[in-house]
Amino acid sequence: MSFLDIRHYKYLTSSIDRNLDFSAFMDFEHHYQVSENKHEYSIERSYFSYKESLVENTVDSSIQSIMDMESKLIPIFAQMERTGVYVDEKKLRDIGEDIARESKNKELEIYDLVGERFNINSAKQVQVILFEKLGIPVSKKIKTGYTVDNEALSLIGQKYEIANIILQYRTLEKLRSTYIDGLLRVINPHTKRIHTTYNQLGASTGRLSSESPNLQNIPSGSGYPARIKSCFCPESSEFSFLVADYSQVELRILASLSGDTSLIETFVRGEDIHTRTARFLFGEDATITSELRRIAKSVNFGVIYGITGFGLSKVINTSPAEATKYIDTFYAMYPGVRAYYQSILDGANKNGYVETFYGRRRYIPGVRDSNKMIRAGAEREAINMPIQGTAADIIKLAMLRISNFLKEGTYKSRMLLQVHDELVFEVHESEKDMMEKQIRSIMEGVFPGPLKLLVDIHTGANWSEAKG
DNA sequence: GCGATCACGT
DNA sequence: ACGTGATCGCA
Repeated sequence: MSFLDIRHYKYLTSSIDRNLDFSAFMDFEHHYQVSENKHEYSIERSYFSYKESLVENTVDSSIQSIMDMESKLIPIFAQMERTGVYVDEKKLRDIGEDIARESKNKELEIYDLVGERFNINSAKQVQVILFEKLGIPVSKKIKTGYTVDNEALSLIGQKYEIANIILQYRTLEKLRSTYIDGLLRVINPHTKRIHTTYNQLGASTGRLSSESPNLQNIPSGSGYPARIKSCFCPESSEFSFLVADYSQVELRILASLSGDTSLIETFVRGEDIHTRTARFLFGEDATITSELRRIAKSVNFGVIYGITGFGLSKVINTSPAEATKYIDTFYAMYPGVRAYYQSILDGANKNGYVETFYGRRRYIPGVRDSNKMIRAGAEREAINMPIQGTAADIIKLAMLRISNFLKEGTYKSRMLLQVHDELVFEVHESEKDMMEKQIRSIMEGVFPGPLKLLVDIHTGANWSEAKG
């Protein structure tokens, strides 16, 4: 079964990637019968047969293989949406009650400290309370006054306990509103499962996005986040959850694409990449504390995003000059990366687009803009896309092969979710060990080259336990 | 209905 | 960098 959706062609070739303009393709409009009821999951509702496609032969050959892959993925995503993921509704409700109770206590504590009631969910009202009523010194200005975001409140919290309580309240309310109430609302009453919608055209890099609900931003970590994730589980005790995730994909891709010997060596030796960068930044003999490793980790991620010293300074809470020094040191220690980035920018200037290892393109009109800010932003997009996009290509290819594998064997195990570098399955006990071997082998085998991709696999009774 | 603000993930 | 979503407060 294979499909071609005209929007994919537009997605892969247009420089206006977010504003899909159908006007050039009006002839094809009658092929669309978009259903209002997404739970019908009728594949035909928005796709038309590949063979009927009139654009089949007009697809630019350079993106043909990506177009092919995306077409073959359509029924796979549709299948995953239709399958959905079971959620323990009662357990989720109970956690919600715990959170609500704790949130209510924080709320009263805040009123008590301030001496008046107000809407803590209103950033505007929090501004008034903190900066006008309590006279706390302000930091960064925004359109409506002074920001009271996480960064600002953390800083204020060093002197004024009220800010810490507000932060705790916010965290609890976020969990309650988005991840308890939000998820309870979308449990399908017939299937008792949550059926997300994957948007194959959602991200300009080639990544998927997930909506109604977004299952790609379920909180991770200990405490309430772990309890919430533990509600995602198999419907029957004959099954386990299996989570397979690519280890450090983007940095490994950067190593492969850039050919930087130092970066490659680090991975080949099996060293911890963040600790390695930390020694580069703070000296070979320095004791790498968790704090120094945390900074190095942010630098490593920052480089993938093409981040500026200014941007990094906010993430690691230091001066822009200091942050710029870290970035410069990174490039000095991994010189192949700098050269690789330059070649990407040269390509973007010459061609107007950048591309992934597999030939997926993103058009970057901003690199030729006369405005310096726009140009700088465009250069960050240009640098990030081949890395993030190659990672997206890799997991999509793996999903295709895994899907084919699952189909051939008439197994009971099913692929449920994709979270950018992670795949979640429910596997039957009788197939568990074999699935682990096969899934790892397929995922690690997708990307060629001397630097192997590594996949971590964990199994457990639910999504939290299987996270390892 | 919609922009602004905030916060969650990779 | 790339996303989605909840809430507020105004239109």
